[in-house]
Amino acid sequence: MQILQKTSNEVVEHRGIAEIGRYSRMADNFPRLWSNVEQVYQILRIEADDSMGTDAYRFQHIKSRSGARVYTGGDRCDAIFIVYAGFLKTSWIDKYGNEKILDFPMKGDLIGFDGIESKAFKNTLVALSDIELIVVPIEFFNGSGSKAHGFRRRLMELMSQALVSGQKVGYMMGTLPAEARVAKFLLSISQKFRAMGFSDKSFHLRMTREDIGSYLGLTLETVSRTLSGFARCGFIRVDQKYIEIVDPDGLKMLRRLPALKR
Amino acid sequence: MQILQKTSNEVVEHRGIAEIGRYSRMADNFPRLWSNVEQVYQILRIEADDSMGTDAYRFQHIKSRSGARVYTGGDRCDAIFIVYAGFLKTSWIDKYGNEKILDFPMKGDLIGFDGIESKAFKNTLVALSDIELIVVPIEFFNGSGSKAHGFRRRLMELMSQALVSGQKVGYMMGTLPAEARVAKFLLSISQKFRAMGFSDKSFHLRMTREDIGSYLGLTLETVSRTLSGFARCGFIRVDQKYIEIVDPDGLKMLRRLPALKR
DNA sequence: CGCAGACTTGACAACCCTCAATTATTGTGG
DNA sequence: CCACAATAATTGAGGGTTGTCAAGTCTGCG
Repeated sequence: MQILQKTSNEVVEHRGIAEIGRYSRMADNFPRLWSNVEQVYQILRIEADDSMGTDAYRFQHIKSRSGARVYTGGDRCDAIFIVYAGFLKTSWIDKYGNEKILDFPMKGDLIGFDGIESKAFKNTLVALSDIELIVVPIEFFNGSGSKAHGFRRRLMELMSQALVSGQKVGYMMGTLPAEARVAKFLLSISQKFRAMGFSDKSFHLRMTREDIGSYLGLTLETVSRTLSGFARCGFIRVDQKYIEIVDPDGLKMLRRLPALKR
Repeated sequence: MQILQKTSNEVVEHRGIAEIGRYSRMADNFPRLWSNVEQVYQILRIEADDSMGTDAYRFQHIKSRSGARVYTGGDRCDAIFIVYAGFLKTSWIDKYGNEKILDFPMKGDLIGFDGIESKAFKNTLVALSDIELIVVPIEFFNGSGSKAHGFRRRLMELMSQALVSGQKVGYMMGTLPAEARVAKFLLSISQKFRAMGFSDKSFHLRMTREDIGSYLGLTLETVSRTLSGFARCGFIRVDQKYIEIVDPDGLKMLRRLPALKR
């Protein structure tokens, strides 16, 4: 427990989440501001295992407002995070200050793989809405005495999944035309919303056109034009950040075949 | 030991490496066809730890000829591999048969992260030269009784590294023009050769122009044209697969700035 | 020697980026 | 509450980078 307290205090020092200190002190007055091992295992879909000895663990929740930076490239990594509620974006910022969006984490996603290697985060994590995260200190699973075997295994699975998923995005950017990329993006978002129990037919995008463009390797104008094009074809309805998917099959079909081999 | 033998026999059944059976039987007659824990830890730069109890482990080496497939998407994953010698490519093959190159593993690299999640490989691994791999059965690090704590930790670090590295390739494909991508590719290959103790100034590319193009999100013609262009500028010399880097600084400079923010 | 695969080079067109102007939305201060 | 500024989104025109198609050369191998 002491280790956890220490880690939590360090997290408080991060930029943009200064309000955590307040929540930390008032923890007992708020519901859901700590999770136990069982709850965390449930969110990550880990079957209960030998972690009984760690049942005393409590994982702190932190809250941030829309626009806040949870961590920035270079920050020390002594914990990773599980999205408990809200929407975020991860990005890599090059030395000229240009940011490339890497992912849009949502409820249930585990964040912070980029910090595990060097104990410092490589990327930047920004809240696209008010968010609530569960803090998982590195010590919980990385100490040689740690009994969180099921967690470690699941962590590796999730990293493997993230790697393959990133490779698919690379495939998209490398081979598919703009229309197919935007279509796949919409379908992927739709599926994520469905998995979270929300409507997969109509939803609000939390990110800007520029974010989407950066994620897909396109400019914001191309994204906007493509969305307008889809709307003209009757595949979707668009009103700023509001999206309604009218003909999902149309979107799936329109993926132009990537230059078949001769 | 019995577990290891079993795993080895399963690996033998993979396509393209039928000769393993032969090597397996003749193991004692060949040098270096088995590695122990200490040797594997040295290759992966893991400090010795509590794995004394696993010292009895022996990791089988397998050899394949250039062009052989070590595994194919869908194959069962009961082991991952360390490149002991040679050059390979990993690729993802879509349902139309088009392959997207994901990486070019070389000596010291750990391969097979894509199989950890679902116990089946998602990608395809092909030898670009005669190769020798060390087989690391999943059981070695994934069993709840496994003592390979140092290995597991290093594995997570390497996966984290692979994730970030893949994100950088994504950044390249999404934002940089063709010339910058090819330049970065050459410099990256050069650095890898240097790290392996080979010359970083002149080397043979083991992959085709098409492979490079697929990796960078370009066509083979664009790759060829860009290399010729570099040669005309005096940055490199090119003769088919043979590359000589004359002016590495020139290559580094020519990375066009990705549209600075206004 | 001949063939298949790999590489080079050219011409042309298409897709997407750049630049620019306008409209819509959000946030802020009087 | 409204006016104003700042951010976000839409749409158009034009040009550049790169893909497509095609022809020719080089290399390695049976």
